[in-house]
Amino acid sequence: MDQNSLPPIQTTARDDAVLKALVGFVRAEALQPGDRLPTERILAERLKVSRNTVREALTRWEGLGLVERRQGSGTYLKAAVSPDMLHMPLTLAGGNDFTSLMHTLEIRRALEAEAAALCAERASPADIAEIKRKLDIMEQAFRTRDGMSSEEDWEFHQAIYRVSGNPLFEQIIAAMHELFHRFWEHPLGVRDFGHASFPYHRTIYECIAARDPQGARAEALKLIATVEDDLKRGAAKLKLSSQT
Amino acid sequence: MDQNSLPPIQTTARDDAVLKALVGFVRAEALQPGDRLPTERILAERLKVSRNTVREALTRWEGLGLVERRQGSGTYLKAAVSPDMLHMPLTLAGGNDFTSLMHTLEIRRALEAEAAALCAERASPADIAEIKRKLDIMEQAFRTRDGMSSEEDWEFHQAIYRVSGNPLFEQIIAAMHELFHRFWEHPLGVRDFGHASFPYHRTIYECIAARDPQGARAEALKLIATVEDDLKRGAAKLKLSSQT
DNA sequence: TGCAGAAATTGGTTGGACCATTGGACCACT
DNA sequence: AGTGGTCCAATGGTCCAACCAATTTCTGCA
Repeated sequence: MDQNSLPPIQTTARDDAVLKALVGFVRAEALQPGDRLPTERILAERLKVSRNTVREALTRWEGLGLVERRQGSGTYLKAAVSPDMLHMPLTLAGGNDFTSLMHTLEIRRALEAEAAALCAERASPADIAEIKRKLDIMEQAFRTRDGMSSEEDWEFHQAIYRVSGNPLFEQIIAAMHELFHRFWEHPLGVRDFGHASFPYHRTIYECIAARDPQGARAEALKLIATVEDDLKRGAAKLKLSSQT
Repeated sequence: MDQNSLPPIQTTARDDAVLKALVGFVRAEALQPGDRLPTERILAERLKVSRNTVREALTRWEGLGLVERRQGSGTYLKAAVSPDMLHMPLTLAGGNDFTSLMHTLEIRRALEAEAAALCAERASPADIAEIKRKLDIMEQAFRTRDGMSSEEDWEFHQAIYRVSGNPLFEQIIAAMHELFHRFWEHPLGVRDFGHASFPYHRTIYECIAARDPQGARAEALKLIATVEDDLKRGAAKLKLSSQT
């Protein structure tokens, strides 16, 4: 390890300075997600700050999901870091599960439609082939496992976001996706949740392949609409069962 | 073997327990945003944990924007807290180039349109009056200060997001707004940046007041389009000037 | 009464200590 | 060779007792 890439801290605002130095260190060492950071004791010594200060800084990063600490093992990078990162903790408070789920879907409806349209505008032949490949995998998984294809389904969508050329789509929708699935432990009693959305994956693909942005947007909206319908059905069923 | 049948066991979670207790305290005391929390020393004593542990917990909340610490003064609540809060840290890799700015606008285009449509669907008469008020303030500021009304402009939009009933709109668009404005100090040489968007604020309001979701969506799209045009003009001018 | 300075309060930092967990080294036994 | 057991150093988690720096509150003099 290059010890010169961790110079001592100078001014006030200690823990922020620690994080800034750590960003520089990660870049200098070209650390990838999964790599281990220096131990807290070493960081404290190199940066000439107390170990507690290092810990406060790492606690911040841990809260942002940038880093994972494992006692007895070390602190590991969980995501790529860069000097000009913007951290925006989304807070979804109050309300019942149904309301929160609908909120994530409203965001997805807006972004899925836009991403699909941009994808249809910008997709190269190679991009279209890649999306087709993901679609085939997903349809195959759907048939063999009788509707349980959430993983392959998600990869199909991710391919579209990537081809849209705007990395923000994937990041934000991924956040919505994760937010959605945190409520998802109890599928609201709807066994065939998501079945209705199946055919629209192919129609979205066809619109993209045909370079038809408006069509892709419309099909994406239909897809989200089916999920919203499933959700409403589940909520109605839940309300019914809770009244007994 | 079903790997999910052996989840990792939970061993220690001191600071999480502190936050849980703090949520209960805030509820029991009915603390509102702006109120002061007990001092770290008192919390440490009451909860029978070290002050360091309390600090780590508060650092987490500070990172989530739930709390603000002021040295010498105290720790203050910044947002409402509830036991069923869900946090999703969103870290966006920023860029200061033209492409990154366009990316933030693509997201805004999708979300502004959806938020305006939802707002038109759901706005109560009181909501409409509030939006009108913000519009008047903004138009007044625009005329008296000759186009410099970014602050009031932003408040007008925020009112729309709030009325949409989905807090995620405001949070995500705020992130895009900040990402955009981080590089807007020099508006790419376009002096009247944003002027063209002015009339659409009123047309959006009129569609909302008329409960016309599709109209509101269309007007919001036009508004973003003018900003995109301004950006493209600025980029072209910049490219021209850098070639001299 | 008004206000400057002292004193108390509070978050920020330090250094040192000990605990709990982890992971590797080593070893005995099969 | 493989399995399980024991030991040990490394590492994050917690605790303590100070002191520092910013802020607020109180006090006493003009």
